[in-house]
Amino acid sequence: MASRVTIGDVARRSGVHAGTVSRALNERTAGQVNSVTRARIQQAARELGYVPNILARGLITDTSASIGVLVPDLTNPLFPPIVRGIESVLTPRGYTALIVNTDSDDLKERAAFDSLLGRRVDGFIIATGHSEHPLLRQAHERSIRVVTVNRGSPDAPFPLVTADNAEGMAAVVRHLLAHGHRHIVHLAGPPGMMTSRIRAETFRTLTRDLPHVRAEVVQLAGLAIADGHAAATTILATDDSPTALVATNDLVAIGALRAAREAGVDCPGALSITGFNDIPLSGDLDPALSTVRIPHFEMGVHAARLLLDELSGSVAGGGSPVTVTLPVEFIARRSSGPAPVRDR
Amino acid sequence: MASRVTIGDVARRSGVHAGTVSRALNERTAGQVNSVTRARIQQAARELGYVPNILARGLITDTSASIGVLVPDLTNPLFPPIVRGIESVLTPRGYTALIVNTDSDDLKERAAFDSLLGRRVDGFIIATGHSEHPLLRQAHERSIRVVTVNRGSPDAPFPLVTADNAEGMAAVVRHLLAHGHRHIVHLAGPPGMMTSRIRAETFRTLTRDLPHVRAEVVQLAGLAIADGHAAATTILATDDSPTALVATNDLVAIGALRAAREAGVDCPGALSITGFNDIPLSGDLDPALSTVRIPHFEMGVHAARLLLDELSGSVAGGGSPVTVTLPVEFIARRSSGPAPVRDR
DNA sequence: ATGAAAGCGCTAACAT
DNA sequence: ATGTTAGCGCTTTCAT
Repeated sequence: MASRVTIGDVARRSGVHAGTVSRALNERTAGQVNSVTRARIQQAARELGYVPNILARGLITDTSASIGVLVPDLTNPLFPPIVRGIESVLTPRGYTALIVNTDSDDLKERAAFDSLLGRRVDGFIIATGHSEHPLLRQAHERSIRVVTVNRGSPDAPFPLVTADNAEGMAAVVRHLLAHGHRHIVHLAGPPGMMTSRIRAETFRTLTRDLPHVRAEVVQLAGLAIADGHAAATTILATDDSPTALVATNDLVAIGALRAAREAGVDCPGALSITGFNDIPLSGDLDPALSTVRIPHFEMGVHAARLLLDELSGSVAGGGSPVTVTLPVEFIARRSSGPAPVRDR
Repeated sequence: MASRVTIGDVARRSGVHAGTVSRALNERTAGQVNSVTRARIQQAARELGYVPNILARGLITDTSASIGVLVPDLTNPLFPPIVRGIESVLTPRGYTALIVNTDSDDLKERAAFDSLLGRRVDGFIIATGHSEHPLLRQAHERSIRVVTVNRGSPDAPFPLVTADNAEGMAAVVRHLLAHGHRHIVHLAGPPGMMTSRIRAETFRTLTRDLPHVRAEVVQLAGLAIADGHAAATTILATDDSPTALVATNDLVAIGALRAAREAGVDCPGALSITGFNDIPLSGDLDPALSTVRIPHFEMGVHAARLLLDELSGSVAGGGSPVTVTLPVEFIARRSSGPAPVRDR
């Protein structure tokens, strides 16, 4: 199937040589050909419905005009905006994103990586949370172009795009302290996840040694609603439960919201709950969730730009890799508010 | 960048000709080469980290082992599961999905289509709601392989994968009638969207001429939360407002939920609200949303299978194209229940 | 069972 | 300004 018309067909129809057609149809070399001839060639190309074969071009230019994008799971609402951000810069430049889900599975990730290598992608954007991976080191050894999103790479010096998780958590903590909360529990994610770890560390740092403040961290096994629900249920059953729950992400917060509802605990009257990420619908829950908005789209944009910069060689290969940290914004909604009076 | 090792390198290292390496490394032709030699070649390939260049292969086999997937917007929670379903069958077969967002914009769709044609995709899966499009007819004339998801193509006889929207709507209507509702309003989507139209038509058909039942259809301009919110707000301000609102999708239902809350209308006590699609978190709203679950993942699976069948030519080209209609399931949750007693 | 050679569609260096 | 030629990495006849 597909457009069977080749550069040769266009050449024949316009009475010139294939080489001339190639020149006429390429931005960069179009100036080399007589404008009348060029017009004739373009006309012929249009009439024939000629679409250049990017694959054949890539064979000789040694590029594929494609970028491999590794995400854990497109079904997780964080990633589509990142992908769209990536596309928004790639597409206008003629690049195509090859998006693959890894399910945070090392084997799948490896398989996806190799498969994309087989398609000769010009580089990778790896948007995965796990903090370490041999894949990255190998990629670096093979001098493959990579930009990482969210995950630092202790193993390999690749550029990194990340949100200011520390500041986001700081804003949450400030918000709660300002509202009189003195007993706060952080529902933290697995330490293997870069973002979870930074959030938890920041929480600990900011609440340590504060007079009259009790701050605790509860480690969750996962980042799903059920994890937040289970942890919050346990906590709320305690005699001495906190006045605020700081969830490491929105799903965990939703679990906590549900647990509070079930336990008959009034949120935000008796208990404040905060999330992280500002996923779609977080403003439509009941109560609407206070959370930290992360510029997912822009993260994709920056990642793609960094990669394209690398590819065009316009970047100093030498020094340590760039880290772009994007600003976050605390969104105060209904789920958090003043601590109950008795507890102040 | 990328794996600079070619078939020639492997040939040299294993002391055979490139042609033999090609044969040894390809499933189909591996039998033609002596097993000892083959072992030696595989060994060399492994040592060198050889990854075959799929693009070069495609040049001669006239395939790219890739499929173009057109979706309106990955950010819409309906589509990621479809995409994952598609991937789940494509990946094991060595195909890669080239996913592009069209934003339901004709120009972008056309541009994406041409760009993917330039990459010589072997076929397309078009998962867009709009019911008509010249693109499809042209694609058919050029005998490009296409499978459509959700949208029928009056213009072009392509296979179609769809959910049983009619049955889903029927289940909603049955549910409401059984619960004593006698005044029902359907918040319908734009008629240009295939799915919206079928849902609305089914609603009309099933409620027409029922004794003692008032059923109305309100046409919305869009399918977002705001559209549902605005329409429901207006309706609830009426003297004689319905006891049930049937939304054409979950977002519209969420808007209605919000409108009810704001208007102080008890849902489900005074007003039942139903959605469609069962998007993530619809069970975590307050009240949890009654809705129709659609097998998005499976729709992707079937679409990909149909396309692959076409590509392998194992399908009779002749007759009218296949339509696969997948079953849906009504999920009764808290947002719908018995009609208020006074209204029965 | 393997080698030799042609060629997929295109670009780029070299001629003219 | 245009034609010629070689060749990207691979598969596939055709020989041997």
